[in-house]
Formats: sequence, structure tokens, C-alpha cells
Amino acid sequence: MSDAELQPPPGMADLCAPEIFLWQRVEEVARQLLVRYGFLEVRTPLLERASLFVRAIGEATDVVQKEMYLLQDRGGREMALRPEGTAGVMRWVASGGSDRAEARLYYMGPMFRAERPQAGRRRQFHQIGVEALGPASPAADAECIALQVHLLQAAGLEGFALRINTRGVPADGPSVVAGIRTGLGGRSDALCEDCRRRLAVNPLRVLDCKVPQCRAVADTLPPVTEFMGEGSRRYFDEVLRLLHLLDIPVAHDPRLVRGLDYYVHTIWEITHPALGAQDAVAGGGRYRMQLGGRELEGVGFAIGLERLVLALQKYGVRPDESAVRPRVWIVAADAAQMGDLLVLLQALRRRGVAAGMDLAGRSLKAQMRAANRAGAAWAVIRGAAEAEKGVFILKNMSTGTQEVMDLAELVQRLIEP
RNA sequence: GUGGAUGUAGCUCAGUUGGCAGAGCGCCAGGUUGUGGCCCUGGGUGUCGCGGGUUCGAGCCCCGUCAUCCACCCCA
Repeated sequence: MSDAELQPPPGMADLCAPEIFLWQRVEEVARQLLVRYGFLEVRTPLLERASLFVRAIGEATDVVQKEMYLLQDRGGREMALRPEGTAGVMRWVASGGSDRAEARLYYMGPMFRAERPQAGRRRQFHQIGVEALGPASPAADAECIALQVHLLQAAGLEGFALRINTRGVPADGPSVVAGIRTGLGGRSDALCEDCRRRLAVNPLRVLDCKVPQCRAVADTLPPVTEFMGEGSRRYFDEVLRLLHLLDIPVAHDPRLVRGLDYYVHTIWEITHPALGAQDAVAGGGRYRMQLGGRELEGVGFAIGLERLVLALQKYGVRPDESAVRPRVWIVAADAAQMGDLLVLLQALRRRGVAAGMDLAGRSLKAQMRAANRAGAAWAVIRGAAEAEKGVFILKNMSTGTQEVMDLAELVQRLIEP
């Protein structure tokens, strides 16, 4: 049980029933909904050139600096397991993959980050993400958020909170940095060690530090929008106005900062109180990046499936397991019937009936136990006596009553609802 | 990468100041010579995560190691 050889690699999990049913339901709900919004699925490689992520996500980010799984392939190329989904999709778009200028794409699958595992954080984790390409537009951002909220609700999640902020445009950068530095200028000694370093490297990061002293200092700063140009402020106000129109509850959090370099304008995060320390169930934002000489812009989000499922479970959402129960269990009262019953088993399945059978030659009693355990509504029993008369026993597993009938009637009864 | 906690049966976990390794659930068989659930009876050698050390004696104490969980950090 604790044999290290048999454990999955650290932070990676084997997934099966019963949790898998919840995953499958979420995935099905997502596919249905995304089609309704006009998104098409794209599946990109799990392994990409490491340089792709460096360029797209940013050299200085934690994800690139210390969380990527790096490896050399047979040709000596520096490769990385994808730590997120946007970069791969953008590579595909930049390579001419999409024939539409304003492609609407979605993906779902595993991502990899070599972090220390904890509640809601795996080294292999799974995301459902969307990318809506197109020029900056408050309406596009609002639609994207509306879709994400819709998706979470359709999956059965309640009680989540949406926080939103703006990064402005790259041109705002210098004045935002200057504003923060000026605001914090005299009080850098009141900040934690990390924040004093951040102040030099990435001052925005000081805003979302969790150390209480830093918080207190950061709280005295005006919202970052104060340091942005008129255009950025108007853009953000319009996003807020549209979300209000759409009746989507949202809190403006001036301290919300997102880690990846490609974000511009609107950024947001959805948290859930049932989750513990890693409480962001989903996040998103508008982004802009240069890839292969092309400038790509769009808005997108990702939902963390582990976290979504965790939150659903804590809220008592249970998958419906009746869907995987067989309708009928076939029982051979003596081994000589096995061949005929196997034929019946396949005939029923080909007619759409979920059917099961013990194939190991166990006792009648053991087969009946298996029928009960599988949750079958009916059992079909046949031994030498029935075979001789050309009939079958059909037993109702909940009432315990049973009837004798021929093959035609048996099949008819089992096909009926 | 840093810190704290935890590793005992298939699962969940007891195990006293170091002194014969246990319970519940599950599973298998029987009670029912061709019938499940409920009930009764029977069925446990399990590298006490692994490797060292201390001791007459270690599941328990010490060191190391691996793994898991939680938190920092970061993010979905």
C-alpha cells in the first residue's frame, strides 16, 4: 500500500469511480454549453518547446522560473510539459491553424507544474479553458465572464465569488510602477523581505502579499486604476457596467494581481469558500502576446477541474451512479449454459440493454450476489432444466418474484423500459 | 524550495509506562443439495512504509530515507 513503486508520481493521482462520474458530468456539461456559445475544441500537444512558454507566459514568472517540467527529447530539444493551456493554443493559431480571425476555441486536459502538492493543488491538474480571439472589447470580456459563471452554475456549483481588476495596457506600466513605488516609497522598511525584493523587480506583486503588515501598507495605496490612462479606466468601467447589466455579481478588487505576463486590461478570479488555501476555482483575463511575428489578442479563462470537483463534493453534489448500473445480470445455473448465455448477453447489449454476467464460472449463489452488488434490476437465470424446455427464468431483483418465459418474450421484456 | 503532521489488514482506524499485533467495514465460504439483499457461523503470516541504531525485548524510543496530507509560496 505504501510501496513507493506502486504510488503514482508525487502530486499525480489515479482517478476512477466514484469520483470519475462527477468529472465526466462536468466535462459533458461543459462541452454542451461551449458549443452553444460557439466554441470549438482544439487539442494541442502536452509537450511543447520550452521556449514557447518562456515567450508567452514571461521569463520572470514563477511558472516559468521554477514550476515547469523540463526535459530534453531525443533530438536534444528543450521541451516542457505544458504548465497552462493558452500558450499552446496561441501557437496553433499563430501557425495558421484557425481560418477565422476571431477564433473561439476551447480545450480540456492535463497541465503540469512541479509544485509542492497540497489541498487543491496537484502536479498534474486538469483545466477546462476557452480562448476568444479578437481585439480588445469590454463586451468580449463581459461575455467571457458570463460564460464562465454560466459554466460553473451548470456544473452545479453555488456560493462562489467573482473578483475583478484591470491590468491596464502596457503603456500604463511605467506610471503604475512609479505610482506604487512612490506610494510605498517611505515605508519599504515596513514590508516583508519578499516585498522589498518585489518592489524592485515587480512592484505589482506587493499588492497581493498576504503578510498582514504588507497588507496594511498596501491598503493605504489608491487603486491601481488611478495610475492608468483615461482609456484603460474607461475600458474597465465599461466591463463593470456590462457585468451589472448581465446581473453578474462581481467585486472590484484593486489588489487582484495575476501572475502571467501576457495579461492586459480585464483580469478576474473566482474563489470558493469550501476550498481551503487554494481557493481559486477559476481565473481568466484578457491577454496580448507576440508569437512568430504575429500579435495575438484575446480573452480567456481556465477552470481548475480538481478544485471544481472538490467544491462540488463539499457541497454534497453526488454523481448519479444509476447510469452505470446494468439493467440485467445473466446467471448460469450450471456451467454448460455459459455459451448460450454469452450469446444472449451480447444480443441484449447490441439491442441497447446494459447487461452483465459473471464469466469466471462461480457458484449460482456467488453469481446472484454479483447481480445484487451490480445493482441490476433483473436477473436472467438458466440451468439444465430450463435449457431442456427452451425457457429462461426472469427474476425481478427488487421484489424477488420470478417468471418463466421463452427467448422472444425475454428479450422483449428486457428491451421495454 | 521551506515548515508542521501522519504512515499498522483490501478500506477506516485502535494499539496503555517498550512485553503474545487488534476492531469495524469489505471480501470469500457455509447455514439454504438451483437463487441475491437481512440474520447466524467460519475464514487474518499483516515486509507494523523502508534502512539503520538503542534495548534482554521495538508498532511504540533515536537517526536517516521514501511517501501522503496540510500550510507557506504560487496559481486553476
